[in-house]
Amino acid sequence: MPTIYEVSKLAGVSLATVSRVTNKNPSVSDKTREKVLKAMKELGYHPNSIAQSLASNRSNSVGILVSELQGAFFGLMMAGIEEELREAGKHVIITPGHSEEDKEKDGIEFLLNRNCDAIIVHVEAVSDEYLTKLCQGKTPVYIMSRYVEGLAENCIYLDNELGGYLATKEIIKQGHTDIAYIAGQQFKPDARDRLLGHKRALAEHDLELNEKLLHFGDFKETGGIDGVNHFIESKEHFTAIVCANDEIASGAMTRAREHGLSLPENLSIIGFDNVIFARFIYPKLTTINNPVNEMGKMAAKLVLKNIYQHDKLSITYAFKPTLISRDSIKNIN
Amino acid sequence: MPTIYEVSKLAGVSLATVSRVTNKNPSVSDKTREKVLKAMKELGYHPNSIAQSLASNRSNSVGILVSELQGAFFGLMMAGIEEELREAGKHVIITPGHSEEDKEKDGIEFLLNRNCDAIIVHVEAVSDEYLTKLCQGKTPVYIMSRYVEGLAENCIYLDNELGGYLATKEIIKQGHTDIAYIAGQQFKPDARDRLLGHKRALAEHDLELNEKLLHFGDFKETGGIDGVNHFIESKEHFTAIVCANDEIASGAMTRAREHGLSLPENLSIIGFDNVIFARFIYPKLTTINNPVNEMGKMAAKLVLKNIYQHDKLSITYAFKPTLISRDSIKNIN
DNA sequence: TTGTAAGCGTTATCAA
DNA sequence: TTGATAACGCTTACAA
Repeated sequence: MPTIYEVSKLAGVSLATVSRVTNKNPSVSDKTREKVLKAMKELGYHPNSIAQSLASNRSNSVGILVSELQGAFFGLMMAGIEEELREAGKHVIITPGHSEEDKEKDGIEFLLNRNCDAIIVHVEAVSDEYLTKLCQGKTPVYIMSRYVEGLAENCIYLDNELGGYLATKEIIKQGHTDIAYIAGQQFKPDARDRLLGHKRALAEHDLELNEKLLHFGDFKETGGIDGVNHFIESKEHFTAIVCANDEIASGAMTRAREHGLSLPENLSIIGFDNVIFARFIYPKLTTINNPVNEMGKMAAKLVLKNIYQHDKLSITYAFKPTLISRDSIKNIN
Repeated sequence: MPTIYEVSKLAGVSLATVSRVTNKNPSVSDKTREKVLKAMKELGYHPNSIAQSLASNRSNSVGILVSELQGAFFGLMMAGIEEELREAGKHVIITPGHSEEDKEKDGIEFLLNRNCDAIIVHVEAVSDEYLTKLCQGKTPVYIMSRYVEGLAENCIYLDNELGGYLATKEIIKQGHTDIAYIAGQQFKPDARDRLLGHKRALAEHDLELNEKLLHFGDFKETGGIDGVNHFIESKEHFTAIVCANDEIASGAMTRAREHGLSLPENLSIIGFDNVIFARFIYPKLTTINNPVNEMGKMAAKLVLKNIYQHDKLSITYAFKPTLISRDSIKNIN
């Protein structure tokens, strides 16, 4: 591998000048730049990114922590972040937190020790206090899909409460009154907020929340399966299930059918997130759109703007969910 | 951030000794090690990974190129690789290739310039010759889910031909003879091999391949949708579709139902890969298991063994697919 | 516009 | 078992 030194020798200029052309410093004459570029090409020179990092105190890498590498939801998020950053020549270091406090902290520690210029985290188990302290450290931290009081400028988030509200409101609009709800684990902020929205919609229509038709699971298919089991055992009557995300909805559908219910005739279901498979399951899932891919891109823009001086990027911090109507709700009015 | 220099001063030893402690070099007396460790703790010292990389010519990072960050299949693969590597203190830099030759090459270039100690690639568009040349470069390259002649030691792969064979054989066993096939794009090695296996099973049972019931799409849901459209327009009779992967199967199901077919009564479908959602779609998808998560872990082990001297790791290069029977095939014997 | 030279925080060679 | 010291390949004042 040729070094900057060899380039400088071949081009007949100093190291500094070569460095200037690598870094697109304008104060290099066209003629000199030509010479240098030619020498670089001739030698097949590529700057050593590690040496650059050490000298400039910039690693050009941003750390990403997501709960899982294999989720439909996280896939969209990672893709959004990576795409935007890569275009700017930055690379991402990705690691999962598995929604457990220790693992999330480990993951963050791991990224911090990797000298990332910034980190973008989607954390669920860790407390607001921890995040607040973390943000005071020397590495800038940006928070995905969660709003933390006092860190507004570091958060890219969705109005989950509104999403929960929209979902239940739609179910009610279609004539349902006996409504079950499968929530995510309540230590997760999104799960809490979505449930809050559900309650608001219920209250707005003078509907009571039936505790027996409320199940707390995780954000996976198994959560939906457990939820349906639970509701059926309870012997309560219900015609619809509002699910805290699409995976839960998918699991709920599977289990409901195993119980002999046909969908959506006997049971209406609504999801949340609008991940890719939502439109391919049967019946096609009515759900709440979560623009997580855009949010990922926005988070990336935020770091480009704040950390890498890409000025004139305009940032949207708060995103709104919207209803996506498909075929999984039966109108029983 | 305290540096090695401050630690050495506080501990009253030389830089070299501190470095030895960091690197678990055995030739340090217990007493000295104690002193150094204590000083480190006192200062909250963490070695600067970039400086380590520059001095040691090791970045402790491995690059990963997958087609998409958001696929169910790639999610499992990334998770497998990352988990194993992280445990060993290495980090992964992930970037997508989007199944396009230029983008795959760009991605690889990008990772190479990042001074990865090795790269693990899942490439589909790039040629065997390119890969062969790439493997001669100074950065070791490992290839996922593809067998390249002459690079056996660098490949972790599945017997896709066998998988294709097993799928079609199962369909035949259940009494079907009018069998459609939705293939992946044929520039992709897996797609080619799976189709080959299909043909072998057909031939073994003296069944003709009906060209009108063969569709080439991509590995996404849209491929399945297009395939079903195509078959229905052809007016050919068919009772089963063998799909080159689960996404295709999912799309095919969706479209078949829109055409009024009920599943699996009117149409049997089998997938390939056994991604997570396969067991949650309706009817539950019979498919071929692709142990991609294990393969990811194995690829990681391979780099640990070859690059980071984790000896006594034993490597399996070739994996076998197996049939996963669920509910999407009707027995019409 | 260009060059000189001092870092950046480690590792690794050699000698003691 | 320990210590000096020269790399590693680049950036960046500062000077010219």
